[in-house]
Amino acid sequence: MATDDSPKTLRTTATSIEILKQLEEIDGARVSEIAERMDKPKSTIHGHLATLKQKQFVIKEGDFYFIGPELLRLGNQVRTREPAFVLARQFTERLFEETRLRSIFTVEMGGKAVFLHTASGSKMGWAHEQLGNRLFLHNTAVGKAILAELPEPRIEQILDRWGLPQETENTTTDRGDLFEELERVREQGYAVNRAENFNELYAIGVAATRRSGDVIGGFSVTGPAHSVTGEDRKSELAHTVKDIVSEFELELALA
Amino acid sequence: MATDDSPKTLRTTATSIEILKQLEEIDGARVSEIAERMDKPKSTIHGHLATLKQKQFVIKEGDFYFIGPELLRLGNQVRTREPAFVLARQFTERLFEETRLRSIFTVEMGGKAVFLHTASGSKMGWAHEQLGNRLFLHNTAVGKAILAELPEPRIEQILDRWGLPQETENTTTDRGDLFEELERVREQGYAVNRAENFNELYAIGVAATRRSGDVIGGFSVTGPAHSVTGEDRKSELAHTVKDIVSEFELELALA
DNA sequence: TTTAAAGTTCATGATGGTCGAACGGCTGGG
DNA sequence: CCCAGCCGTTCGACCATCATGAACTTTAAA
Repeated sequence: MATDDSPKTLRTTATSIEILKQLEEIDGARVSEIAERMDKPKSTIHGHLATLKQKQFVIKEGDFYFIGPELLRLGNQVRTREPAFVLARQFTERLFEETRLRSIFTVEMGGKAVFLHTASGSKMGWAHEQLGNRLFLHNTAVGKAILAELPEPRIEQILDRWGLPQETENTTTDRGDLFEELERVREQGYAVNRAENFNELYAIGVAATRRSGDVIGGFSVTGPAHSVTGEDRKSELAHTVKDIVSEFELELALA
Repeated sequence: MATDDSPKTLRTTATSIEILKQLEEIDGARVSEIAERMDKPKSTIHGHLATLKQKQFVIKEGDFYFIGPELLRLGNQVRTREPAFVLARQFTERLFEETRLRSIFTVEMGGKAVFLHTASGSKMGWAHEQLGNRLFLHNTAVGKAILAELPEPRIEQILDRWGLPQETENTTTDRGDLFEELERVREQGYAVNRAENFNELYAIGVAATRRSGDVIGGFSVTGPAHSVTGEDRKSELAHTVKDIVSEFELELALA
């Protein structure tokens, strides 16, 4: 496990956050509902909600509380912090236009791959834009693409922190194997996820870097086995993704 | 000002939130930087940051703290809470494709118009996706479109809460005038913003409702005067927006 | 009208957040 | 190479303030 059990943490803030998590799960909750779930008196919850409401972290409709717009605004700052992230959005969409596969743009934060942009067709289904979601780097396409561009000590540091958890039977769990694969990624310029974190799901990912060589993030396309595998199809897709990334890097350099 | 000095609010949570706000402003801050800005001891700030970090509300890179992915994830829940909101995204994009004008989808929350989706061209400039931002209802196109669909007591309630602040010389500040305009909006099926909240910025907005008549939110297109005004142009745009909304409502009803 | 259930307020007591000081690590300059 | 300052972090004590349950108000239902 990797739960950083840090020593001195503020209980009050922690409960406020826990309440927000509850609000996320059961959508639109009442005071007593949360109180029961968290096994705390109504008055306590009420106090927290009053504070969160004042800051617009939650809003109240009748007797129901919902996650509020200020939280959306603040969270979204993650996606707009860097101009490169903003620019990445349209490239994510172009990537989808060209491949018709679920396309995402992720960045590395705290050793994980964080979704910043997604693009997928009308057929929602599993498209549920999971912005802010975090996946491992060692068993995803973008993840490996990003890792491959990082300096080795940094890679070690990340692997130390998160390990190489096995999520499917295809997951690489050996460091040596992973480093070999990263080498291959560097050579061919793209990484592949062969159902290593979800069964049936294959993906191709490419990292985007600045002129300086720093990694910005990575683009990837994901789909069921049949839509991504096969040597021809694979190299065709890899080409498409690499092209998008090149154009992205270029436009960024020119800006 | 609108600083609600509410009665019993939790100081600790409030400080944590204030820290997040600081992190939003100055991007990537150090402990002492925030401490100084907030005029509090370093140790206090450190405690808060430690807590926020544990919950991934912030992440730490070196000695710098940034807003973290969990905040993005939680905030984004606002946009995915209702399937209708998720569906709205692609219609926002279609609206942009058809009009080449900055298109947004907003919903009413707490008496304000909250941005949930935006679509605009590559030319960034002012495109800075301001998800979660909140505008008034009385002086925006979507705002008025939404208001027009609400029951009267609700409208009064909202106007009581926020008033009709004058933001440009075109802002409607009289309730009677506003109600007259809302009547007109109902007749023609769309609302217009004639530089009422920002100088030079015109917009056309249409509300989307459920079969039941409940308002879901509203779509709008915004642009400088010349791109939106003129009777022909205006009614053409109004038509486009109304069509998008119709299709949106239809697809939603079929789902 | 009565009853119940939920939201809100309040006073109290104990928890735990705040604070200043001290420690230790890092950086840059002499 | 060492020293000096700066900054992040840890620690212990004080006392503000948060958690709590009970009382009160409001709303909904019967």
